[in-house]
Amino acid sequence: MRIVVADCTVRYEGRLNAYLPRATRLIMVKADGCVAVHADGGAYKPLNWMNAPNDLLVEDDRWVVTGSKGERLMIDIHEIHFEHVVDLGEDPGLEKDGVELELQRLLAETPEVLGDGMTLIRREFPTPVGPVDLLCRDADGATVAVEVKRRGEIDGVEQLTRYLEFLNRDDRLAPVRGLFVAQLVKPQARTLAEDRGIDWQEVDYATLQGIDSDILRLF
Amino acid sequence: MRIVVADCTVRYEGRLNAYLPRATRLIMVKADGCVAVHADGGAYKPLNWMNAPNDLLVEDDRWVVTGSKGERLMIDIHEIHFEHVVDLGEDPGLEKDGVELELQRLLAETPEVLGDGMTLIRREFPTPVGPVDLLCRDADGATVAVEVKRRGEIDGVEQLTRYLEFLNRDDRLAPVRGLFVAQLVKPQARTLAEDRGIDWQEVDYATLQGIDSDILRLF
DNA sequence: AGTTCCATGTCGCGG
DNA sequence: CCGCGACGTGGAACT
Repeated sequence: MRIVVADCTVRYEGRLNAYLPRATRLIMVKADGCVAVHADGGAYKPLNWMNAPNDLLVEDDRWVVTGSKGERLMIDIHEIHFEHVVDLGEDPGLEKDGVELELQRLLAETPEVLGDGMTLIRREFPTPVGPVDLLCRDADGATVAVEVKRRGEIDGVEQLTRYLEFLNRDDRLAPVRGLFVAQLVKPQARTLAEDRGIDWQEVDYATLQGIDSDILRLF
Repeated sequence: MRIVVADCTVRYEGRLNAYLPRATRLIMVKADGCVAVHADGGAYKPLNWMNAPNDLLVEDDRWVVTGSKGERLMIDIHEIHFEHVVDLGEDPGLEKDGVELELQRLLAETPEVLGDGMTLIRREFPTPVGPVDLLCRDADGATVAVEVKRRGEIDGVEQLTRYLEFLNRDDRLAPVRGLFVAQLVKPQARTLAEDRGIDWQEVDYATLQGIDSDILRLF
């Protein structure tokens, strides 16, 4: 990454035309070739930018960044106040535990949402092919393996199928039925689940939060 | 603006929960208090951020940024590789001549889009209350004042009405009829225009660009 | 303040 | 490659 603080004027010609009069700004060039021109305010969005892939042509005090679809960003550098180049390396990337884990937590606290008389045996119940989100017992005393997804798609049903295969080999648990739970269960996932005898259910996150906080209020 | 390159781990708790494992990243703190954590790729969007207004609490190697609605960004700084603070000052801001001026330019080059036999008299034709976007002559030899907007709303019709009032006092031009042109003309604007005897027309930007480049190709 | 709509939206998935 | 939908969408204009 190259970081330059400089007096500059900037012109963008692409999806629209835009112009930045001369002022001091931060210019950031990332390793993938994307360029961003930042002022000292205005949230994280730069004043002007060009996303990778780009051709970056630097000649003296004029940078010309050309995008793949003919967009151009022209930066005239009038005076460099400061410059630094650093190699950050690959980033391991962002882990969002947000929604899925939160859904799982809420359902673990109110398993009756998944059926009258449903009780929780364990969260993250281990199997040789990974942990089942929720292992429950229904009103009839049968074991239920619950897979929780934010968006219910086919791969989630496949995952639950693998868990069921292993869980049903355990005589203390078998027979185990599957329940696929998501905020939205896609039609293909519904079809596949039904074909495999797996129940599916949509749950509303906001409603769950309401139920959850109602319960908490009792204590 | 404060620029820090450091090994860090980042945790965000707000609209969702997210976590960034330890790695070297750029941390940018702008004068308005907003904070952004950038990797060396991935367009201009930071991995994590907090928009102003924020409380920024720095204690030793842990920064805690708290937003107005209780969101928190926690940055643990393990090792600072580089740091720089610079005052960029106010930015004069971005000038977009983009869409409206571009529409005007395209229509000026192909006025026949606005009616068979339509020809351009002048762009930015001056009146005492401001310039009319396009002054044209139609197939019947009548003068047409054209107001061009990206989105056609009531104030645009009002503007055109004022122009017409003045243009019609000029005996060399009168009678002048009005034409309100936009990519999208809102229902209220349509009604008002029709009520005042002003024609309106929707034009498609992409189509115009196509027509325009077709014409350029002839030369 | 709440709501609606725009954006050089960006980003990721599925066809 | 392209269309479609979600996003910590952000931001402006309007009610």
